[in-house]
Amino acid sequence: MSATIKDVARESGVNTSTVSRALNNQYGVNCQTRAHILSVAGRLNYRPNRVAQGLVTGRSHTLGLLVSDIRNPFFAEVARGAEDAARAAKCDVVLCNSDLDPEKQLRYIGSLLEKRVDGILMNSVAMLDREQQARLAGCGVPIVLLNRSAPNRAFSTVCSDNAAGGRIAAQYLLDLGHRNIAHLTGPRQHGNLGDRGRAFAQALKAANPPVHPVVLHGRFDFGGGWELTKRLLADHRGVTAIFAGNDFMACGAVRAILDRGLRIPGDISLIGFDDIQLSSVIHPPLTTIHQPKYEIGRAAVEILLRLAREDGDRAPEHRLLGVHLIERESCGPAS
Amino acid sequence: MSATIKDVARESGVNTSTVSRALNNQYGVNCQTRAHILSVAGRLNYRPNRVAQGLVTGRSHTLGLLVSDIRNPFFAEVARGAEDAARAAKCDVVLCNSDLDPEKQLRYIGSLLEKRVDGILMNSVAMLDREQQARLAGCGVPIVLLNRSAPNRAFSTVCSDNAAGGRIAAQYLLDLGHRNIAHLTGPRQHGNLGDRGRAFAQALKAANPPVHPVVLHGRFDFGGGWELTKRLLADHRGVTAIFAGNDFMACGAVRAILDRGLRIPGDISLIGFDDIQLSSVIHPPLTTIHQPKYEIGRAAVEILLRLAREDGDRAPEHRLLGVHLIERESCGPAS
DNA sequence: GCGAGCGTTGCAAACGTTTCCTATGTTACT
DNA sequence: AGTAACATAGGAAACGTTTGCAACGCTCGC
Repeated sequence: MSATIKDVARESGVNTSTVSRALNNQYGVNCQTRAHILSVAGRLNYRPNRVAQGLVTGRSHTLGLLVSDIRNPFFAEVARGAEDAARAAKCDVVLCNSDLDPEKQLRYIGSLLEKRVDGILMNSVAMLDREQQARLAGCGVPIVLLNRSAPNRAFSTVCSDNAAGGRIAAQYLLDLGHRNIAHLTGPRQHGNLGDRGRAFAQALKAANPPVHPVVLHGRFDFGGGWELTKRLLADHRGVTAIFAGNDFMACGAVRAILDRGLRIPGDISLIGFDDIQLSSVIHPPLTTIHQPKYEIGRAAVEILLRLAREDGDRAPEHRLLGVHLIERESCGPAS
Repeated sequence: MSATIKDVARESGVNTSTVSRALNNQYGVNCQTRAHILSVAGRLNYRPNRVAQGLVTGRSHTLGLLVSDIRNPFFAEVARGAEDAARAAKCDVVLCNSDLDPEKQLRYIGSLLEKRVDGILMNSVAMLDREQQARLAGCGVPIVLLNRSAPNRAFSTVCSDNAAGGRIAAQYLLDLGHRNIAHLTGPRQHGNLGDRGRAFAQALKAANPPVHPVVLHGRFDFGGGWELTKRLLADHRGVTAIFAGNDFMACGAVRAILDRGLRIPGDISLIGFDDIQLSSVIHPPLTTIHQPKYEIGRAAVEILLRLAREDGDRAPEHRLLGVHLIERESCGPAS
């Protein structure tokens, strides 16, 4: 079909090895020969076969990105950051959707390993058992965990500073004068949401006088936020501010609050976490903690490439990325 | 690092060719030998090297997905459909974000070709000139265009039935009794939005008595919808219903309408197009035309795989996917 | 004028598979 | 008993690169 390095070699009267060296800008090929080879290659419209290249070099210039679902805007943004960074290093990224299904996850990883990817970014290994994790760690390719804070010393991690975000939210609400505060979050064992909530509660407790938030656990999606808020509004009348564990829950909360005829931020202030696009478009625009999703993807790829380059000594790296407050219109002073 | 087919061969006392046949379930290997080989392969934890495999078979079992931006929820959904379908056929998909930049697009395609992908799904070739398109068409790998209706006979296409959607929207608004209708859309030359708008206007004109919508062109994002609606409400007082070319514009319209103190659907009915997640979460939940995004991705991969299989005679295939109305709460009877 | 050193190139092995062709042993038929 | 047909297995080439090593021809210094 397309021209090979042999065609170029024959056509320009030199050996394939010379062509290879010329094409890869390697030292030791005469300037004129190189020019000639390049022109012939151009004329034949030669394109190197990366598969063959990968076979001999052992590097595929491909990264695997294993997320629960690319339709989750959080991961779409991470993916974009990862793809941009990979591209800058001339790497491709192959997309995998695990739905957090352990079996699917294992199958994907197996498939990626067979393709000899240079590294894997993944969402979570939480649901893998000890033995599977150990096997994963020893599989030979570097792995970085996205948005997980070091559950395992064998993998690198990139994570937003959830605790800092929780503190920022707490301080912001306190500064606005709120004292009767609620926190909506996911199930107790959820890592990220847990960190946010703990730091939030701790910061409130450190206030003078200490504030003790009412904390409600539930599903961490739109519906969950909606349900929890309905319950909250029914059971705890005095609440003037809500911190939702993520923006989806916050959006659910908006709906529940509006449905009850209350106003935001007139009656209730609301702050979310994540800064997904939805939050800026909803009414009222949501004040929230911005998580550097794009940078998470980019940082993860950087780590991966470094690890792949060093090849031998793989010291996992852990990076914590800063978050910051996005002030929009869902928070106001306590009435 | 990991075991090769030679290791398995040596360890089980047979030739590599026999191992290959055994592993690929090919005819002509004794039942016991096969069992033995499989057990040895299992013991050595053998995993075939897909790179080497690809080199000799000429098939990489990889598809390229080239979209403008994966953060666009439309493409995220398409990507998910594509990935699921590819996975079912044991193919990987590599993700590329072109930002609709022609140069970037060309670079990506070049890179995908070097990796010898079996096919490419892409967003648009609109911005490529004739010669580039011709070269693309002759590059040897099948290409299917997403959400484009046959701009070029050389490529396959998968597209939602935009015209049908426009008609459905028109009929729905007419049935609700609206006669003073507006349409918000993108720039005049936009293919999909154009199809929607034309069919919409035509269906209105076919009513008895004919209805002539006011049509406003602008940017086709949230901000565009917002601006156009502001202008519309200022200039055309009598309008009771709006058809937005897509849901992003519709969301912008919601904001503009609410800002002006009008109610939806009390004062103005609003219908969108696409059915993105945002539409169900916004207040009021948006009535819209559902576009089968997931199926677009899936169908595109199916076509690609068929084309790749047939290898020789590549007759491009064009598929038009049905759309349907999602009735939520943003439309009501004309007052 | 001769060997050392250098710049440039060629040769061939290697990467891990698949697959065509051939060789062997076995069965079954005449 | 001889042979045709078949089932099974091995040998080796091929896929398109990279790369270590050897070889060649120069220049330069002694």
